[in-house]
Order: sequence, then structure tokens, then C-alpha cells
Amino acid sequence: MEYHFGEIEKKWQDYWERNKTFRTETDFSKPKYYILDMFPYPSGAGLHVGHPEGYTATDILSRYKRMKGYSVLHPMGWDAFGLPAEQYAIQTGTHPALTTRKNCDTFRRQIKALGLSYDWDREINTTDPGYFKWTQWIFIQLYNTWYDQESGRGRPVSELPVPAQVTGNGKEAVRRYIDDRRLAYYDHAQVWWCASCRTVCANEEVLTDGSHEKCGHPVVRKNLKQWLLRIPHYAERLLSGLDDLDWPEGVKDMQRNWIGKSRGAEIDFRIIGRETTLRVYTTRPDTLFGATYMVISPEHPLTGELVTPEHREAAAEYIRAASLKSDLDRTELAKEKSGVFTGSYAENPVTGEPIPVWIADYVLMGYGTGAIMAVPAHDTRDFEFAHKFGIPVTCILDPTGAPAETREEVLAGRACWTGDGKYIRSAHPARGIDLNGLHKEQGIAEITRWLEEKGIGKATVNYKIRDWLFSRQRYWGEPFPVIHWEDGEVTLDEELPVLLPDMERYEPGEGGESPLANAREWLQVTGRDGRRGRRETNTMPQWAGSCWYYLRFIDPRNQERIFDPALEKYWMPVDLYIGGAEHAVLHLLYSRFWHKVLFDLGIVSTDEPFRKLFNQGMILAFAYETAAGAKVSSDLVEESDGGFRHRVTGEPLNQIVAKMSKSLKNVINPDDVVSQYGADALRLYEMFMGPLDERKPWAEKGVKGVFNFLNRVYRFFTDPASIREGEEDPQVLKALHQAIRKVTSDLENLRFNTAISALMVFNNTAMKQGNVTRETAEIFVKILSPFAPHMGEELWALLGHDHTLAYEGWPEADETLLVEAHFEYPVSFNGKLRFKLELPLGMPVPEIEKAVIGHGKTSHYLEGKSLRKIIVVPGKIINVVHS
RNA sequence: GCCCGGGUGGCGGAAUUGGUAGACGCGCUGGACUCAAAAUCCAGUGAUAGCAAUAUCGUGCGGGUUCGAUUCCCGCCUCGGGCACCA
Repeated sequence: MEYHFGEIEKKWQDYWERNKTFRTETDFSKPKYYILDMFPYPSGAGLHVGHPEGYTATDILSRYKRMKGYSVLHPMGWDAFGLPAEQYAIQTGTHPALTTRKNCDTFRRQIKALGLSYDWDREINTTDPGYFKWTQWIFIQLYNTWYDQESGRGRPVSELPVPAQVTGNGKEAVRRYIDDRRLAYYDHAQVWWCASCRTVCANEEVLTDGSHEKCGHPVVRKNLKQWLLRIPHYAERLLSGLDDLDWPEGVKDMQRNWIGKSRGAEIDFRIIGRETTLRVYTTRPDTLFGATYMVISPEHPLTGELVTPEHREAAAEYIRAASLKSDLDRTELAKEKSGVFTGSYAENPVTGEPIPVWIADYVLMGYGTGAIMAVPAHDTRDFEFAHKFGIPVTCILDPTGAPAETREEVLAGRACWTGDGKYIRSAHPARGIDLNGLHKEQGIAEITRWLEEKGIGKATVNYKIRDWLFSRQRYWGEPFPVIHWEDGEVTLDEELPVLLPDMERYEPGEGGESPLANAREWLQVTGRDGRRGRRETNTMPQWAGSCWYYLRFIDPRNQERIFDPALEKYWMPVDLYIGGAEHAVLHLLYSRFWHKVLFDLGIVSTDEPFRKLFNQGMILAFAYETAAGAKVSSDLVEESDGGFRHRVTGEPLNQIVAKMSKSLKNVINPDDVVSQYGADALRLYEMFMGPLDERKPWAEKGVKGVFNFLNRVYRFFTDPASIREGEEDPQVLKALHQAIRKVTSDLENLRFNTAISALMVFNNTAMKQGNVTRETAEIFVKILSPFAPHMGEELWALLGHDHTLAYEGWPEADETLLVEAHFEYPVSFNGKLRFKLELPLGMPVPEIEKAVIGHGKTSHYLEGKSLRKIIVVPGKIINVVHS
């Protein structure tokens, strides 16, 4: 029979939909498996071939797990708040909700055409008031939570003990005290502002070159009143929680880096001639003897006090210039250090020496204490600075392990050494401190002990992670359930959801006002007491909706609560989460943060949301360039004699691998692939291309390869001459069970490419044999079906079944059929393979040796040489070692 | 600069508690079927030399450990991703 994939696929997709084949029934008696895709932002462009990659992988596993007897939760939804729909609204006046609905419809249609087994009754959309009601609700929980350092967890603010001295200062003081501890707070903040998008954005959304991740335009600093979340309070938990997660090490490393934990000490320096002390943070307190100057950041609160009159003008100028600089200027372009002397001196607490205090923008206010002790001999940045401004460099650590030349330079203060060594010039007997001769680790411990004993410093831990800027000046996002009253009080609106108002125009203001500031009616509220207030006009960032969507899938239609706790307890955590590596830090860190807060509040039952994470690799495409490296659009390329040349100029071109892009005209549209080869072929090819986590180029010819395979399978198994009753041929039976074993273990390890290869191997064997038994055919169809589900259902039906095979039991490999009696040993001489020798597997080693020596070819290879020994690895290899 | 990954035929990729390098697929070559083509089927296909048996070389480069290294160790080259004045 001919393989009419179009009809077959339509038929089964309709069947699944009509019968709700994949509706998740929660059966507490069964083991559960929650398998989740990172839900997409439904863009106007529709699906690209990257989407089906991860979706197919999770779909295959879902189908496999169902056949293994698990209750499987496999949902899909839309992360539908976001800029593009809003930009479109600004340009055309179309309400973003309309655009969003249209895009979701397209995505849903495309996804359904791939035969993915989602439970569509659980579809969610972050822009649906029934959904974002609960996003707002979680915000309220964050607002009403403080982090109790003592117990190491978040607790309701109602349980926050307020010290008597605060209570004594009145209601306002108490309010401020509590607000300072809430996980969500509203305050002035130096924030990143993108003039092009007219919105602020999070640190995490600013790229290294100082541009906005979303649009590529440069961002600038702006001081605005914003909502922020105190994610640093959870830094330690977010860090230690990573250890037990089955996540790619690279992703964990990126999160560890982002959290940026460092251990060191805070040290107080007395300012000479004043009552002030200057506190610094350093990871190298052991180098205190080498501190020859200090630096405070231009934003440091003590600049005013420390700058002496004769330096006032220069310092003020420097500070002003620094404030105008973007971070780009302060880093990338300004490798050259800059700074200005304050005129003040501090006293080095171990040596008693006066050391100058400088202002320099290489010290950031947002980290540590915003001030450092500078040790040019043992810190490269300080060394550069000292070098430029002629500040003395005192080496206090002898790099004993370094090459002689380097060591000499370091000892003379002409080079910087950050490694280990032995301390010199690091003792002050009168003050009871002596590090000389110690190594770095010992030195740090010893000086820290001394600082704490003297009360001038203490061991400290610091994190790079900052408060998360959580508001945006946009229309298309979740409104904050917040009211700002005329008397300055801020209260939460518990009447959820707070809906977005309908508007005529969606443009944000240029000065940082949200478009919602123009929604007059919506904006103004009057309290029961007649007090007037104004709604919060900022909206939440896109991350908000995706922070917790995996929880709503558990009980998506619940009107009364965020979800039923019994269901949450059954389904959580997510057993496998597959998505792109681009979310390694942002989404996954934010999500873990919210989850931990919800855990502390007793709302969820697990401390971590995603037990196993897997990143699919990007799908690339072939592209072409000239010898000079100029890219050539793919429609201008022709293939000739195995090479590529320019269709017009005839210039020879090189084939390269690049991201799909409109300009290179190498974008693959999944719709086209489906109409040409079918969904099963698309699925199979995406999985067959290579390992799921690697980036790999799309090749049209490869699709044809798997398409041929499907054709051969279909032709063979639909041919009545291929299927017979009776006993199976032993060779075929063995091949079948090898396939079952290989496919099963490959599925468990997410190695889809080799699983498909095993299916091909079996099909080749079966076709060569000419026919198989009905039982063999059924087993093969079962193990094929997760990969090519339409084909699976069709063949299953043709084999005489009238129900879906989605819940048929997964076949088990019979190991007894796989035991071999003989093994064809490769026999090598000095490691070089010379011939093969078939021997019984149970043969004792001495007899194997005898057999090898007795073999006719052995004497040939040993001619004129002497036998040293024979190495026999039973079931693996024989190696004859000779002179 | 630092931290992660990669580098295997003409191409996508198999194979690692160290044990037959190149599974499977594409492409290519030859053959069958056909008036012919497509499709399909069969055979071959790492490189070099040879009529052949066979030999030598071969997993980015250079060393090392081992009876044996794609796999382990040391030093490089290169591509991709992330971070980057965080004291």
C-alpha cells in the first residue's frame, strides 16, 4: 500500500481529539510523570523548526511513559504577554489581546498538526484574567513575606518581630521597618532605561555591550520609582539547591556565576583626622599588609565627607562624569583606569601607615560596601591603577612557585601576583599579628581571626546577585494589584484579578510613565473612607507569568484557589523540563526563587520545581559564503559537481553552518515539511539529526532519509505477504528483542537518534527476512509508535485493533533471547587487528590461548618473532604481544 | 582574561568503568526493473599502494601512560556558548 501520510495523519489527529485520548486522568494509585516544555511566546511568525525539536522529544517520552503505565501530565500553553503584540498595537491600534488570540490560534493549529499528545483541556494563557489573577495573587504573597535569616526561610510579615525601639518611633517607623523587609518593595532605583522601548529592564536583560536584549538599542541609567524583588535573600538557598538537581552542569555553573558567592572579610579603616571609619569588603584580607591606598566608588555616601576643600572641584567633576557614563563606558571602552584623590588618608590597621583614599569608578557601589582596600602587588586592577597614578606597590607575598624571572619582578613590585606563595613583610609583633611564612589559606584564616579579635573586621559572605527589578512601563502585562493613596500609603488590592483597562493608545510616555497613566477612569480609585488613590500604572515583566505556569497546569480551571494542594502534592515536582539554553539564568532562576518562597509559605510541597532539566540544541541551517567570507543568500546558490557556486557570477562558494535567518534565506518552515513529508517524518528527522542537546544543521536530504524509512515500514507491514502466524524465526526474534532493549534504554537516556537507528536496523532485518509473525509486527509497531505516532496508530488498526495503542503496554526485552553462545574474537598482534576467531563464550582463558596459538595464521604473524604473552579479555578481544 | 561545551569519512552522526573506529541515514559508484526516466530493489563505498591476498596510514595538533587510547594524563590549536573592573 502506498503511504498517504496526509490522510493518515489527519485521520488520527481527529481521532485523538474526538476521543480526548490524551486527557490526563489523575490516578493517585499510579506512578506519575510530569513532563514539561518551555511554553512559547506566540509570535506572529508562527512556529519555526526549533520549536518541534523539544516538543517532539517530550512527546515521545510522554507516549513512552504512558505505555509504561504512568499517569502522564504533558500540557501546553502560551506565554502571551510581551512586547511584539504591544508594538503592533501601537502601530495599528489593534488590541494586543486580539493579536495574541490570533497568534495562539496559529501556534495551536501548527502544534496539533505535529501530532503532539498534549492534554488540550489544560491549555493556559498568561494573558487570561483567570490565569493572571493568580500571578497577581503570588505578587501579594511576595509582598507579604519577609526572609527570616535565623530560620533561613520566608515567613509572613504578620510574624515579623518589630523591635521595641522601632515601635517607639511611631506608626510610620514601623511601616518603614516592615517595608524594608518585604520580598517585594517599591522604591527609587537606579534602573536601566531603554529609550527605544520606553521601558526599564532588569540587569539580566542588559547585554554585555550595554544594549537591550529585546531590541538591541543602548540602555541608560535612570532613577525611577519601581517595584523590586529581594531575590538576594534567597541567594544561598538558590545556590545550594543546585547541587541535587539533575541539570546540565553548564546551566548550574551559569546560575552559580550569576549568584556570585564570594567569601572574604569586611574591614574598618579609621580615617585620619576624623571620627569616620571606612568599611571595605575584600576576599583577600590576608594582603592587608600590602594595602597602599583605598578606593571608594563615585556614588559612595562618604565622598562628600572625605573630599578635602582643595580637591573638591576635581572630585565633583569626576563624580559628575561618572554618573553620566553608561556601564558600557565604565567597562568595555574604559579599560584605562581613572580616578581622583580625595585628599584624605586612612590608617592601615596592621601597619599603622597612612594610605591615600581615592575615588574611582572601577569600584561599584552596588557590590560589597562600595569601597575597597587596594593591594596593587596582588590584584591586577589595583596594580593597573597604582601604575597609572604612581602609587607604591608593596609585595607581601613571595611567589615561591613562580619562574625565577617572574618572581623577581613581583618581589620588586614591577609585576602583580594573585596566586599563592609565602608571606613576607607581613608581621607586626606589637599588634600581635604575624603571617610571615604562611600560605594563602592559612593567612586568610589567621588575619580574619585577628581582625575579629580586635573588633575591626569580620568574615563576610557576598553575592553578586542584585534585587530584581520587577516593573515595566508597558500596557501588555499583568497590572499590579496596588493602590497608591493620596496620603502616601500603599495598599494592595485584594480584589483579583485587577484587569487591564481598554485603551485608545498604547504608547508609553517618554519620561518613564506607563501607558496606563492615561487610563483616567481605571486609574482613579476612591476608598470607602473617601480617600482618593491612584492605581499602580506599571505592569509586571514577562517573566512573571512564566515563573509559575507549571503549577497552574496541575489544576488549570480551579476558580477558588491557585490549585488543589492534593493535586500539587501528587504531580510536583516536574520530572523533566525541556527547553532552550537561553533561559539558563533568567527564567529558571526567577522560577526557582518564586517556588522557594511558595514552599516556605506552605503553598507548594517541594523546595525545587524542576527535578531534571535538559536543553535542546539549536537547529541551524546550511548557508553559503564566498572565499572572501561574504554571505550569499541561499536562493542564489546552485550545486554543481559536488561543489557550490553563485548562480549569477559563477563564483565558487563554501557551504557553512549558520543560524536560520531571513537575510540568508535559509529558514525552514515546519508547515512546508509537514505538507511535503508529513508530521511523522518531521518528528523522526528532528530526532534523528543528532543528539538532542547539540546544535545541528538542517538538511533536506536527511528528511528524505527518514521519509524513505517510513515508506519502507509502511509498505512492508501493510503487505499481507509480510505478516504470518506461527513461530518467529530465531534471528528475527533476536533482532526484535535487541531493538526493544536498545530503544528502551535510549529513551531512558534521551538518545533519540540512536533509538531511531535501532528501529531502522530491525526493519532492515525484517525486510531481508521477507516476513514476520503478527506478534513481531505488533511489538515493532508499539516501539515505533512514540516516534511516529500516526503511523503507529494506522498500522495498529490495520493489524486488527479498534482502539488507540497509546495505552498499550510497552514491550520488554527478553534477555534470555539475547544471550550469545559464541563470540567472534578479534585477534590482534601488538594491538593490530589481524584476523577473527569464533569461540564459545564460556571457554576458559587457557583454552582460548591454546586456540589462538594453534591457529594457522598465528604462526604466520609470529614468524621470526618471539611470543611474550597473550591477553584475553573474555567476550571482548584477544591481543598477542610479541617482540 | 575566566568558566563551560565541541573538533571522528564527501555530509549528519555511531562507538567511551580503555578492547573490532565509522552503526544508522544522506551522498556517490555499479547492477536489476523500465522503451526511457522517476520510484523501488541488490551490491559496493575512510585514505594510499596493489590485479589480488594484503600492507601502511587514519578520530584537531604535539607528547605521555598502557599489551591496547576517539576514550585517561600533560601542553597547544580551533570553533561555539556564557561571564567579564563583583574587590
